[in-house]
Amino acid sequence: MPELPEVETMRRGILAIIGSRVRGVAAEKCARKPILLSPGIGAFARRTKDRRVTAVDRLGKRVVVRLDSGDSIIFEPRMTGLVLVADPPSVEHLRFRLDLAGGPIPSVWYWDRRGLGSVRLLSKKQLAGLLDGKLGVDALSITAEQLRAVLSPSKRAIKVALLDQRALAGVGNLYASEILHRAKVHPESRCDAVKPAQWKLIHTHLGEVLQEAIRHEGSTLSDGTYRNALNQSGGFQNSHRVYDRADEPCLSCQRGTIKRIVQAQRSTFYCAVCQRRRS
DNA sequence: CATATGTCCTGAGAGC
DNA sequence: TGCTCTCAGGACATAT
Repeated sequence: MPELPEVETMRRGILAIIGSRVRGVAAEKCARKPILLSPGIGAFARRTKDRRVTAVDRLGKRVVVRLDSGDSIIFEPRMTGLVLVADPPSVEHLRFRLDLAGGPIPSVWYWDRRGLGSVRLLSKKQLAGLLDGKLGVDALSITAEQLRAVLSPSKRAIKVALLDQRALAGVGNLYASEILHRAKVHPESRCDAVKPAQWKLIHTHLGEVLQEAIRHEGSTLSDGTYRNALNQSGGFQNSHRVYDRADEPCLSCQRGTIKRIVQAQRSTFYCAVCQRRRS
């Protein structure tokens, strides 16, 4: 479930492809059902051939490889996608390969066990259209004022609203629980009832949790799916205080027990002692 | 418009 | 042991 820290780690893992030239692309045929590859591999190959990589960016939970043609290759991992430069976890779920020349990295692979992700080649205009109004301010650069302005009018629960990529880009299910726990805010608090001091805390811990998770190269959960570009585990799972810790003692207050509830069909974890409902 | 729900997908784990 | 069932949650389509 790559979220901002995992996708940022993928981006950093392939930064060295900047300056390389595209030698070719290949759609791996191992999967039963192909992922979304757009356009088809023929047009994809023609439009990328011999193009130079000018930048590797992250837009929310997507990795964007920019080419000197103006086109960009968008990797969208969704649940189980990985961007790799070496040693895929298995050849079975390799979906796409980008071959390069003129740099230290000969190939970038896209691997995706469940295949809900996609690899797309988009023009500048298509990319702008894809993101226009659909992607909020990035969670790493949003200010406290922006965060409050964009979320506080909502009637939704704060945990659910944090996942809305149109409001705030990058936060997913795991980090939303961790951020609210550290901010001591109950996940079912309505946004329009969250106090100014609580918004400030949410903003502070939003930045701290994501930065710390990036330093640890993301979270590899018990299913082991997430890996960095070198097929190594992340380390932030060892710093989780609530996620996937239902019925275990709270590490923050030593008194509460971690609860699991379901909000918008997704698991939420919190400590009812630390995160008392105030609204 | 804002918010809620259903859908896709595979493999791990539970339960019998 | 081996089967069936449930669940995990990214983003988007559709419904309310």
